[in-house]
Amino acid sequence: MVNSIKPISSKSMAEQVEQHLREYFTRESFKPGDALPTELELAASLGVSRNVVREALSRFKMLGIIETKKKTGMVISNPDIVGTLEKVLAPEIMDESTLQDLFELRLVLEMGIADLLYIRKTPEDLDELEEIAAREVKGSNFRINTEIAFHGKLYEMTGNETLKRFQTLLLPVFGYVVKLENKKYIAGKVTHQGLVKLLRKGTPKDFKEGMLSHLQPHFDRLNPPKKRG
Amino acid sequence: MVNSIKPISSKSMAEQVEQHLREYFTRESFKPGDALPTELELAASLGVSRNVVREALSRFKMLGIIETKKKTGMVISNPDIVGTLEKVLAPEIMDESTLQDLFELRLVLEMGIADLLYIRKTPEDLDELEEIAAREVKGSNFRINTEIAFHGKLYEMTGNETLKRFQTLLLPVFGYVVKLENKKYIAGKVTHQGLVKLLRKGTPKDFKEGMLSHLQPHFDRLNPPKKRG
DNA sequence: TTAGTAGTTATGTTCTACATAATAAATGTA
DNA sequence: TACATTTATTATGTAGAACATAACTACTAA
Repeated sequence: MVNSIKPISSKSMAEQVEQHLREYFTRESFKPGDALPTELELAASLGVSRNVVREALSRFKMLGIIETKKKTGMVISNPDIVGTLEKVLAPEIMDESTLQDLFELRLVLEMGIADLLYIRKTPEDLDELEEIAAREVKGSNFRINTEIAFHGKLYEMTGNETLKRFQTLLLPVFGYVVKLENKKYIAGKVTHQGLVKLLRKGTPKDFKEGMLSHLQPHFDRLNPPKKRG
Repeated sequence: MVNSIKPISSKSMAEQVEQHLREYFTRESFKPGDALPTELELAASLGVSRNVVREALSRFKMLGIIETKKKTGMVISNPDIVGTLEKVLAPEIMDESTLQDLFELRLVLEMGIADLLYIRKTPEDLDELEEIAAREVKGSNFRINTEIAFHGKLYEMTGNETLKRFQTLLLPVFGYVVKLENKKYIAGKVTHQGLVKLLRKGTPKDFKEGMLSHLQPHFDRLNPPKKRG
């Protein structure tokens, strides 16, 4: 191969500008609230049209990394990571292996929140959780809804807002995979009410065991080691 | 209040177009590979300039939801969710509560991967992991590096590429928080070598206990229930 | 039949112009 | 002097035209 031939960046100007700006932000260690140069200044510095700069800036605006006010100009701000994630998590257009990964990721979260739960749970939380679990026994029409309510409350109890929002995002994916594989919502041996009891009177270890038992049907479906594509 | 006065969308045209397009995609149930209308057609349909449409499209291109080739036009494609996440995960500009949340999220992941590990682990994996753990005892200069290598291998062993990449993204956040709170990298009672042994000969339950013990110093630092901001 | 050429089309990029909102400066009046 | 009002000024927001460029299509000529 000829070495002097460059792979032709092929990247659009907007993409390159995005990259340059990102480097610029970290290099100058911009913090939320810091003002940016004007669009025209950026365009001049980068040697591209204002239009291209705006396309790149538009991306940062979507991520919440940049906010703008007319005349005042642009400032760096705190991005909303879960909100951003929401914009890409569209099960219909995601490839199957990623969907499967996310399905497993949710199982990992479910199994992993135990210790956090024991640190953060309050008596009021437990009462509410118990009520949710009790409700489902009566009007047991929509198993999925009660699932969502119960597990959602669990995440809420962790006091971790990001985690809570994250799991909410994963719900559609979870449902999508379950439907895709034609799985039934098979209940594990330990019910929601059982979990509440464990959470109230048992140790973290007990609860972990209970949760595993509750999710066992899902784990049973997972693929063995074989190096996956 | 006067009702006929609209709240003035205040959203930029680009943002509105982004939203419209997103709805359009799902409504028409676009799938990867499906071709989109041309920029000019979109602009005409939406009643905005091509410029605005391009700013919105640029956002989708960043997310990997849209790919383009000249002349051929634009097609829907599989977004790369971890790659997208990477673009917003900049510890320096994230607010502290989110950083704390992500710190906890990583702990949740560490505690939650046990069952997945036992499903997917292979003898070769265990050998490699043991080697990593052994290496650190000798040249124990960079504790952080060995931490990364060991735990990184654990995620790799889950066979879940998304999970693995996700945790890699969380590493800088983890390190940032540790530094921020002036924590030391205090080692838990169970060492890496201890974890390997458990993983080899113990039950999932044993391993979970071991991992908790390994991470205990971090858990000890977590805040009590108090409703956080 | 096939190699090559010209034409067509959709994206990529630039430039100009003007609208709009928010700030700063200037002005006028009590 | 103090304060209210008006008038620039400036940076972002939007529109439109123009041309470059790559890739596909169809036609032409040997």
